Amino acid sequence: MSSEVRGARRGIKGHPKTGPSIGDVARLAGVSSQTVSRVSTGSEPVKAETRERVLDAMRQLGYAPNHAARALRQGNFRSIGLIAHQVIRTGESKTIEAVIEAARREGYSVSLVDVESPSSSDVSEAVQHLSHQAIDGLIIIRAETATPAALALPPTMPVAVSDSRFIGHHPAVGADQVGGSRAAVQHLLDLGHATVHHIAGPGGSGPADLRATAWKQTLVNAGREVPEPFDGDWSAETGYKIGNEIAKRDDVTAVFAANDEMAAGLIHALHEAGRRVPDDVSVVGFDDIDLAAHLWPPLTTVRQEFHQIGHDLVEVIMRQLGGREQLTGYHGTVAAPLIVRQSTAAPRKRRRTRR
Amino acid sequence: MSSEVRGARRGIKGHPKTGPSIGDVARLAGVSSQTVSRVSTGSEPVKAETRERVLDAMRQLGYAPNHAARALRQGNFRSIGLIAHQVIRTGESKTIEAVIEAARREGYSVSLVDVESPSSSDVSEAVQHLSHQAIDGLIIIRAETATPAALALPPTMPVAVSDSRFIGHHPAVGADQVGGSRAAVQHLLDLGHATVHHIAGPGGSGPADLRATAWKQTLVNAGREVPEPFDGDWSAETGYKIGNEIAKRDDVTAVFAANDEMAAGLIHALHEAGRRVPDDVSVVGFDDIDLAAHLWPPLTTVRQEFHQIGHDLVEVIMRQLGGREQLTGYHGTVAAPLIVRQSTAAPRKRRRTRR
DNA sequence: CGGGGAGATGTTTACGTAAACAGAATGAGT
DNA sequence: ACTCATTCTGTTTACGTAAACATCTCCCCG
Repeated sequence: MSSEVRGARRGIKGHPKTGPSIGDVARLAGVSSQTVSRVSTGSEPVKAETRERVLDAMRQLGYAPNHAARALRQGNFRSIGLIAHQVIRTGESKTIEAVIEAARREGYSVSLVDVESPSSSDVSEAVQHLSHQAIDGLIIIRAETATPAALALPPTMPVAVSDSRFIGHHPAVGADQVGGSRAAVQHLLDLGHATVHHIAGPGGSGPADLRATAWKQTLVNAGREVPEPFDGDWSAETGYKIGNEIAKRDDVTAVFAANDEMAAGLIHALHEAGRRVPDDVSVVGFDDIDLAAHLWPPLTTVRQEFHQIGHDLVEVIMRQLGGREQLTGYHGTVAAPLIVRQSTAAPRKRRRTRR
Repeated sequence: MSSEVRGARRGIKGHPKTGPSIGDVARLAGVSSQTVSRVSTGSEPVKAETRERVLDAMRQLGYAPNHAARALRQGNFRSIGLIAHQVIRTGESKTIEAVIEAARREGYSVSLVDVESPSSSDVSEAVQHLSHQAIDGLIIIRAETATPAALALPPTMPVAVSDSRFIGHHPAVGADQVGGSRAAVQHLLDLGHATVHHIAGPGGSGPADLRATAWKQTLVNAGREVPEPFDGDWSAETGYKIGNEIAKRDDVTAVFAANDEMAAGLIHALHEAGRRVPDDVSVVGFDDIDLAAHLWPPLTTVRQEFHQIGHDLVEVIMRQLGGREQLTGYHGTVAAPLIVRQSTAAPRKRRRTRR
């Protein structure tokens, strides 16, 4: 082989080209590759002068450590997989942001997979896809229709979930959906409304079911009539359509929407129909998205501490990674406080006799 | 060494434990590891019977290919890095969703990094962090204050950017900010407003600057007075605060807000002050977030085709990856149409004599 | 002034995979 | 039957890194 020629040995075999390696740096700096490795990782002491020489060589060659080789050697990727159903929903978005932030603080990056349609097979596929990726742990936000059994992931893979239906199967972190929903409904009852109607999220969704059940239970506990809930799909659009129906009825004085978007759509429809909020109809949402405070009227809603949840999810992963902790049964709950604004008020007129 | 004992050789050296390897599968199936590799990749034909045997062994051992080893061998990661400033902003959120979707279609996953504060060093740090990660390409959405020079990433790294200030330095894809802004302002002028006020995004932000400049230019071209713009930071909160100021003045009849959130905050403040929208003040936003159509009144705004942008960004990366295409000067523009809703109308009374 | 230890550096090896090459088995055509 | 092509499978090797182990160099202290 030629002696001084460096960098010329690229492509002699069928291998795809790669950047300068630790060996190239070593040769240029006149040290062993192990010393370069030591400088690069900072794991062991290197004489200041030597380190400088190595760093110079690195800069000169534009060296960056090969992450694949590192991962192979060390057996981990410093990366967490994240599965979410609809990144766009503000809730997910905030949680994701928190996950990314918390992960970065731990020196981990986040690999994101979105599940287009919330069918069980899609989620399984996403998990398959992701568990074959370079990840050390998996966070699932809203698995929607997927069941724990269908997931079939490597038994050693640390998992954290914010979907309540996975409690008992995987460690979970989630908002206190039930408490928040109960507070919302009770707030409306306390204002003097005879009963509270509900715009539900899509059936099969964990949070949607929890909120609907809590709504119903609160009414039952208070001895109130439980009206037929309206079926929504989380979108403002459904909220608007359902709102058009509600606007025609004068027996509806209070509505608990399963999220803020649907609440916004509802209010839009009510405004259009000339029904006043909250004078004619009180509305409560769920999530407390950023815009909730700036809707008209400002929306009374249940706040989800998405940031906290995201942070906790990462912590759950980290605990499993580090000290082999078994957290299968773990379930962290984050409070979901009711934020009272101006979309709720006492009903103008009591109407005991409906229809 | 013992003969039949498999799986027992874990941990004999200082290596961290890993799952079953291709060799373990090969031993169990009674074939060579290369054949297992062939089954695993599907790259070359394997006799059906042999394949079955291998697949059985894989299932039995719970084998999953080691991504790090693959990446090391093949020189790529099938992964794209993504840097965004605030995941939460609906715009980014939608673009990210599209990027993830498009990347997945190409068999790539997406590694996400959020930049907390939009300072130049933060972005550089994020790039450093990410370019040392396992990625084959880098997409930057809103680098905010970072300059192209400060990025200093590996020269071979394919990059795609949706920030206009990077045009000429890196291939870019972005909405037609100027055209959209011009249409918004012109729409208000055409309705008969003497001039149009502007709530700007944070200084130093590319899109914010573009929108402000286009706003000013349109007014100048029409021979109208250019009022001092209001300084916002994208948040609904600033929109609200600025709105409180605007509500006190009766010379403001039309406002072009640099995004929908600020427009929502503005409208909130106007409502509170008893100023009617659009009767007293017309408002136009930018982005067309999902809620824009359901604000009250439904918001006239400039739509950004975030989904298209995200998709195009991935395409730009792919073209650079595949056929060594040089796209440095590339700049794809996506139309940004004005969506007229009900937050804009002709001014009630012409006031030619201002002040 | 010599022995001992600490600090700094070098050498060897393995991580799991897939490309390149090589060899074996099968079948088709004459 | 015999060659030759085709299909399938096995062997060797390298990817870039870092742990484990082996030296080698100094300096301190008796």
